[in-house]
Amino acid sequence: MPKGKVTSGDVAKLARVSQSAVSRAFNEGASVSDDMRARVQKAARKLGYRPNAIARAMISGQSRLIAVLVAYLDNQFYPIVLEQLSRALQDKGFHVLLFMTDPGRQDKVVQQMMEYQVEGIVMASATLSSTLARECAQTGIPVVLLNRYVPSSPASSVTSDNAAGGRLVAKLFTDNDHKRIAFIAGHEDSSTNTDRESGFHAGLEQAGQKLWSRAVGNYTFEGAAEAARLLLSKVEKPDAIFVANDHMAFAVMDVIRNELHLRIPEDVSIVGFDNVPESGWGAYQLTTVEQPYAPMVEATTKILVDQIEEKTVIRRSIVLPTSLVIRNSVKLRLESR
Amino acid sequence: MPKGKVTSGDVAKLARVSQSAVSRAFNEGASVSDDMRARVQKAARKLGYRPNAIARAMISGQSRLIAVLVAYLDNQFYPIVLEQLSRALQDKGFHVLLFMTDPGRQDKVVQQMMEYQVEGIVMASATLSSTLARECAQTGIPVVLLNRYVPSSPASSVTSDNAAGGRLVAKLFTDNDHKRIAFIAGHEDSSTNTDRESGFHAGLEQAGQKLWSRAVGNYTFEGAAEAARLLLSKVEKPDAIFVANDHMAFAVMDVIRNELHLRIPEDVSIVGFDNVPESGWGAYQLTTVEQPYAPMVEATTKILVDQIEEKTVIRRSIVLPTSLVIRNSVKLRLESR
DNA sequence: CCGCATCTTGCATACGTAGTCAAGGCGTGG
DNA sequence: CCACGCCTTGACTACGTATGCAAGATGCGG
Repeated sequence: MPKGKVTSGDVAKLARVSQSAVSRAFNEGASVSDDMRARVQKAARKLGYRPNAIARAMISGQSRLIAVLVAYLDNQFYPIVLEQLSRALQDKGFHVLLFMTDPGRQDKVVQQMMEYQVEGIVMASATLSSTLARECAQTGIPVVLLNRYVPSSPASSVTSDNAAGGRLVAKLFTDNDHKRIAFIAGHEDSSTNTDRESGFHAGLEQAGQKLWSRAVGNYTFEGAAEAARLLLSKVEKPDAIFVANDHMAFAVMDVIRNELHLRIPEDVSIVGFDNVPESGWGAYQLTTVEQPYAPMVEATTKILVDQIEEKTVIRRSIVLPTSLVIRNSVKLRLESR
Repeated sequence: MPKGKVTSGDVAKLARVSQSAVSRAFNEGASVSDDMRARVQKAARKLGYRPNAIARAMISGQSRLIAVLVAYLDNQFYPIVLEQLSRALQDKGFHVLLFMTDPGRQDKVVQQMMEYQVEGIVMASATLSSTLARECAQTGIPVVLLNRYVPSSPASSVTSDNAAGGRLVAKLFTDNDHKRIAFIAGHEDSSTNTDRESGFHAGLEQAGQKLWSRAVGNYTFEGAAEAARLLLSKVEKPDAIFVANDHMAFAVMDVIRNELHLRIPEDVSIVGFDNVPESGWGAYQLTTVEQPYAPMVEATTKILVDQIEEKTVIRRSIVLPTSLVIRNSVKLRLESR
């Protein structure tokens, strides 16, 4: 019989104790006798009482709310991260307030987050503007950039070692006799892209090679398809393409196979980045660089929770190791495996 | 210079007005003179004041929070819905509190939602238990089951016409001379599955056919792969399979092509359900039943917002039309298109 | 010039909970 | 038997905002 709202006062009245006693009965650290607690809980159960988190947040100053800011969920990387992050935060007693933001609405979003007194912010999208990141960091509450990095901002960041990943790909290509090596970039302003690209360049250089050609896909499916058409319309086509993330790589592979009727990896080798579930699907079998999902969300929650508990926000930058996941989209030197 | 917390009282002091005036200056409907509002806003800007949504929620009893309950985000259907839903609610001034729930933690989740005084609940996962749905509905706040339907519960629901979708698929198969028609089920307790399956059965019957064989994939990738192996290991294999959703259909297609070395659609026709983005990808080209995403989230938000504003929760069941999206995973009768 | 209606403003209170303070109960040691 | 300390409990206040109420200001018609 949950009628309207039942408050701690109602419970107190029924149990013939003070409201304070009810409060204490529901808070771990408080000093209450066992039978008092039992009495209160009995009354509370009878009335269907649930403490009001809003009121608690107001008095304690702890909303236990974490804002998660995302630009889009098309790329499976983000749903996966969001799911894990949400679970991890729930386990620690926090809750996720989800904000989707277009480039147009970014100013409003920060206001709204602050109005809800969130205790931390996670910005999880490679394409979120760095001015927004700075704005968040100015709020004085802990901010973690997940899969993004803004050098000049005081926000913490958690990324995988994108540059090392790029180097791994370069080595894979050069070790296996690829000669005309191309790159399809994501969003050129994003740290993920620049790090992957610069690592890739460094790796090529180390093997005495240079980038054959390059195009930009802006981390979108259509952009990547267009970029693939561009690169492969030339008379001398690349024999290997590193695509800045898996999501774009699928579009590239589709264009290569269905429009241009070339074979992967016989005619062109493809490598992506993220190791999104679809990479393992039979039709793609995409060789890719794995982002360590679990460690990344673990690091993110740890930074947040630590800084919230210690009430001290210091910048931390966590870089986690990447590794190659070899599947069948790269032509290997010794075909006799 | 955003130092700690700045309250309406601080603004009032600086502007030399009362706290009430500050409050009124920030609320649309209130009676304030223009210069008063200007004065307040000037002071507010100077201090970097943002109204405290927590305090507002407490006094007004309106948290403007909507709980969205999801079981998993693997199936792209849910990220898409979540993104659109979140955007739609933000536009209406609401915010999404995201809850991920395992079967084990379902009881806690309802408590937590209620503690945060959410004004509405969206349950978006075919596999969420119906007892949980009932529990939510008992809270007295509006509940919408999105892509799920529980007959005995007072919760509203928004679904596509799953039965009609199933019938469309049956007709497609029978019109195109398929004779050994199979079905791979999702989660057998879910309304999406039973509706799709019963519509499919009805359609077959109408054409004078019966289901050839059947297996269960439980809406998981691995389960679907296993189901495909089961169905296709028999000497007389089906020549058409309706898979209860796209996410499973991809697994089925992979098994058919890469393990069994059969061709789609020449040897087996496949149809899915959802029209998830991946269905259109070149490597799958999956013929499928489209769920009308935008109308579904629109209906969901409308039900919620209406019931929140009118303060009256009545059950509404919205069923939206589905349609076939024909691609290349079904063998058509006239090969000359 | 006065009376009345309308608009604007400040004061005071309420929302539901946590925590501070003081008072009371009880046990223990001298 | 008394003094002292710990544990438990209740009264009270604070958190930041919205709003009813009354008082003041303004305008208008008579």
